Amino acid sequence: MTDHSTGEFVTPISTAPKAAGMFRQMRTEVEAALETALDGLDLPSDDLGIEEPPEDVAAVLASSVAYRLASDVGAPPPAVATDLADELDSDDLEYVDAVETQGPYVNFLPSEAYFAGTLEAAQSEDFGTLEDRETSVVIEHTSANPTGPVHVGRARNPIIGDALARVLEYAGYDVDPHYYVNDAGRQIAVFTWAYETFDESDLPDPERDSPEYEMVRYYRTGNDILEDADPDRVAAAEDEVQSILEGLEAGDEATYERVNEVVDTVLSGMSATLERLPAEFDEFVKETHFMRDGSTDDLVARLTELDEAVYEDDAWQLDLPDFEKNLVFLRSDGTSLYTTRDLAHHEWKFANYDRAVTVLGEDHKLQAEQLTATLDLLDNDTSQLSQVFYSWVDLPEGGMSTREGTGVDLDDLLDEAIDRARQEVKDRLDDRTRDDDITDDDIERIAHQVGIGAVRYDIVSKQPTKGITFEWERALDFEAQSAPYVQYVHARCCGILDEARGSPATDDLDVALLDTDAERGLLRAIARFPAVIEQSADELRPHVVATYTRTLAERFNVFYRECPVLDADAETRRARLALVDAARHTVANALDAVGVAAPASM
RNA sequence: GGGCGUGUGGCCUAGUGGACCAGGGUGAGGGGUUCCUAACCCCUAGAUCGCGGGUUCGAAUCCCGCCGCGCCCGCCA
Repeated sequence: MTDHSTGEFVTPISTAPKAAGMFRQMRTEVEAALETALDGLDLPSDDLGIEEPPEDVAAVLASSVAYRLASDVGAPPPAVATDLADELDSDDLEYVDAVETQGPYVNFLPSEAYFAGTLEAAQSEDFGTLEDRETSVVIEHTSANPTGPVHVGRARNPIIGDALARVLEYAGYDVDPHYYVNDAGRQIAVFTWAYETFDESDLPDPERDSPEYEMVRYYRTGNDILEDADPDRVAAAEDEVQSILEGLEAGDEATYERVNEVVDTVLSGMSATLERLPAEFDEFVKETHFMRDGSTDDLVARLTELDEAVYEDDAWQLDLPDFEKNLVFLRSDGTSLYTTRDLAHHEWKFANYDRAVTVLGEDHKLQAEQLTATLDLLDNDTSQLSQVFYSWVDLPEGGMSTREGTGVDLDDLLDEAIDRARQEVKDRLDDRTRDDDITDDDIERIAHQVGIGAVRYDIVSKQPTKGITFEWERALDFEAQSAPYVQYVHARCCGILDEARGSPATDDLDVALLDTDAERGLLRAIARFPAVIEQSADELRPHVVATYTRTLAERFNVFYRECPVLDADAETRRARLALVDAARHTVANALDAVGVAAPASM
């Protein structure tokens, strides 16, 4: 669902089953009870002031509504809170044990049913998966021009995009990740010309034995020529580039085949790199598709009919009301532009999906706003479209560029991450207290999970709008707030459960056995997980899940220190094993939601 | 010049109106393993939340102005 005033996803009133979380159920219950109580006192109930109290408060939920009501009622906030608490009857509430006041706050304390329900729900492998929203979402991300190796400067896009796709999937959406391939722009025409013009023997050796590294040599050489060569040579090259662009526009099959060979070759190498993250796509949608099927022509025809359409300097443009610059949609030579084709692309998305989400670099912001405004003029429901922007990863010395060959290749970063993780595993082998067998295969597996996980986590855990300056040491720090910290918790859970194989079943438990602060704290963290998924999906902010994994891991580590599992008496042991299993599912799924592997051992 | 974004201890970061005069991490100093993996845990020191006004019972959070940094303002993508 979408709030049409903000364009943001909003959640329908919950009718959630237990698997979707006690926290959400309790919140729904508290909201309803508060509303009834306020109505009963003849007070406005439009703002319930529900919030999560700080850590040292026993309540799971609280309301600060008494502050706002104080002037209406003519009494100080604590007195209003007391009246409200008297009006609320916790006997009617399943997940609320008691309603208490603390100064101006009305606090809702969790019941045994809350903890029992959490323990039971998190036994399920799919804990955190929300109810099906029966809504299809196309998430477009990465969409980097197929001109060369994927570098770290654009690595934020596949990592955020893939995490977002995963979070939306958990949140009950039917998600298709797409990569939109620019195979019709000027850069690709230049590339095609360069590929057909230069002889491989004149090019430097490729940095890697992979198609995109081999191909980018042509692209870079071509751009060098266009910048520096003598005017006659440049003019001849420009003629060829122009004829390729016009051939594509005219739907010429031979031109399309020539371009396609370059595009598909480079793309195959790029997608192999992206799969390492992993970031995978249901579809690679090509720009030329929307030229070949006539939809771009159709769109141009409709654009020229708009009141905002103007024909200036031999080019068709749109005088958009809220923008300083006109949007040119047809060049004076009759060819279309990126945005023109992207408009057709978006109408295609609208026709095939309920929602569209695009992950874009901040440099595309103006273009994206003009795109939305234009789609609106063409009578599309643009509330279906959400855009998530991120800022570039720069090097200390500046930005990264494929054309100029400046920057760190993502392949190199991942290789280095794996190498360092492997070294770390080996270094730790000697002082291992656990007497399990670590094979060479295990070392390799752990090195990959930890190395790549650390890179992903470092990026996904930060707000996308904040700038990042890439530094090797920081990106590959396994000690800091990082993937390994959370992954280690998963490995610990697996270690305990592994030792306990063959123990009595963990169903039909009395949650009262788990009554220490450490156990309750862990259960409370677990209970929130589905609500975290929901919030992350509603706000399209995967980093909130990453932040959550850290809190969850901290709670587990407290439990791990305070509460022996295997050596506890039989009933406590059984209950704690259930809790460890619940924690394992929660950590595993939370990591999965941001695309970080959960190692069974480390 | 205009628009958008961003500014939180030395460094990185959470929190974007309410119990937080700010929570983590890292770096610095100290401590913990006969016990389920120490990639862990605990303690100490370190912050006028860029600066100045304003709104509010209440501001890191909202508004206005200023400053630094990033991005954009192409018949490129």
